[in-house]
Amino acid sequence: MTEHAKGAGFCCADHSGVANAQGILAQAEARARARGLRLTPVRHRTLEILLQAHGALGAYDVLGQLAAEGYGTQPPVAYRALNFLVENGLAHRIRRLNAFTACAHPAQDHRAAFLICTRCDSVTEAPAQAISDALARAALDAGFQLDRATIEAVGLCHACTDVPA
Amino acid sequence: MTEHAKGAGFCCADHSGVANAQGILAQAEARARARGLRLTPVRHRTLEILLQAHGALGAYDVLGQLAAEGYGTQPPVAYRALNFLVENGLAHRIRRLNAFTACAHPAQDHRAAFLICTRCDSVTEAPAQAISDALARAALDAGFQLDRATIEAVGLCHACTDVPA
DNA sequence: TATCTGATGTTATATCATAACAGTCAAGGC
DNA sequence: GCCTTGACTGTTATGATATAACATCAGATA
Repeated sequence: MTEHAKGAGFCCADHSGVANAQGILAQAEARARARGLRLTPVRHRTLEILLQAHGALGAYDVLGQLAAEGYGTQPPVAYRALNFLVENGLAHRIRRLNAFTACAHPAQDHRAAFLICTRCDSVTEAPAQAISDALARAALDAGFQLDRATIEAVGLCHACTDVPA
Repeated sequence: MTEHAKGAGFCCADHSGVANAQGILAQAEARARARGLRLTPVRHRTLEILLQAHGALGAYDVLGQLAAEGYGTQPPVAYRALNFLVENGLAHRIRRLNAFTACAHPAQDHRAAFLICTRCDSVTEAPAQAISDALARAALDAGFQLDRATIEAVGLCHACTDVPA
C-alpha cells in the first residue's frame, strides 16, 4: 500500500490513525518491559508510525517517514524494525497487502484474523480464537503440527457497506 | 520459492508431484469445459507444471519452464496464466510463499486452508469449511461483509514430524 | 581497558509483479 | 469472402518488495 487517500472519510472518525493509539502504545511498552525487549528509538518510532497510520503501511512507507526523521534511509532499517515488532507481538504483517499494521491488543497473546476492506483499505484485527481452533482441528486431522497461521479476509468494512458506491 | 530440493525425500512418496495429478488435471479440464473457460496451451501447460511440482512454485519458476518449452519468456506470460488459473478455481496463490499451487479439488467449489511445511516446503490443501464458517461469524460480528479469505498455516507436515532434525 | 554482543547503518542485489503496447488468431456479422 | 471484434499471447520497460553482506557504534561485562 502506497496510496492511502482512497478511503478518506470512511475508515475512521478522525483520520488520526488507530483509535486509542496512546493506550495501545502504552500496552506495547509494558509488554516490551515485561519481556526484556529493547524498544529502541527506531523501533518505538516505527510502532508509533504504524499506530498513526490509516490501514496498513508498506515497509517503504515506514522507511520514508523514518528517513525523513533522521533515521537510516535504506530498506533494512525499516524491515528490521518491522520484523522485530512482528516477532514480538507488537505488530502484524498483512501478507495480502505486503504491509504491516500495529497490533491492536499487544497486552495479550492472542490469535488474530484480519478484515481487509477493499474499498477503503482499512485493516481490522478481529478476535480469531474460534477460527484458530477450527484450523487447529483441520491441522490435526491432516497430521500437521501447527505453528502459526495467517488468516486474512477481504470484503467491505462496516462503514463502506453503508455507502452505495 | 526457488529452492526445491530442500525436502526431497520427505514430502511425498514418488517425487513426481501431486498424487493423482492426472485425475486432478481431468477434473480441471472438466471444470473449464463446464464453465466455458478457455484452457489454452499456455494455461494448460502451466497447470500441468504446477501439478508436477513439489510444493508451490514461484511465478518465475513457472516462467522458466514455460520459456524453456517455447512459450513466452517474460513475466507477464506466467502471471497471466497463473492469475487465470487462480481466478477460475484451478489453482491457488500462497501468499506467504509468493507462490502458486494447483488446486487439489477443482471439481468442487470449496474453501481451502493451506498447511505449509517449513521443513520440506510442501503445501497441503486442507478442507476449510469449518474454519471458513468461524471466520464468517467473526466477520459478521464486526459488521464486515466477507468476500474471500486467505488461510495459511505454517508448521511441520506429517512426514517431517517423524523425522528428528 | 579489552572484548563481546546486539543494534544500526550502508551498499549492492535479489526477487516479485505489473503497466503499456504490438501482434496473432478465431468467431461471427455482413 | 472479408472485415470487425475481442480474447489471447508476446514484448519492453519499469516498479515494488525484500534480503545478503559487511562496517560501525554503544553499552554491558570480564
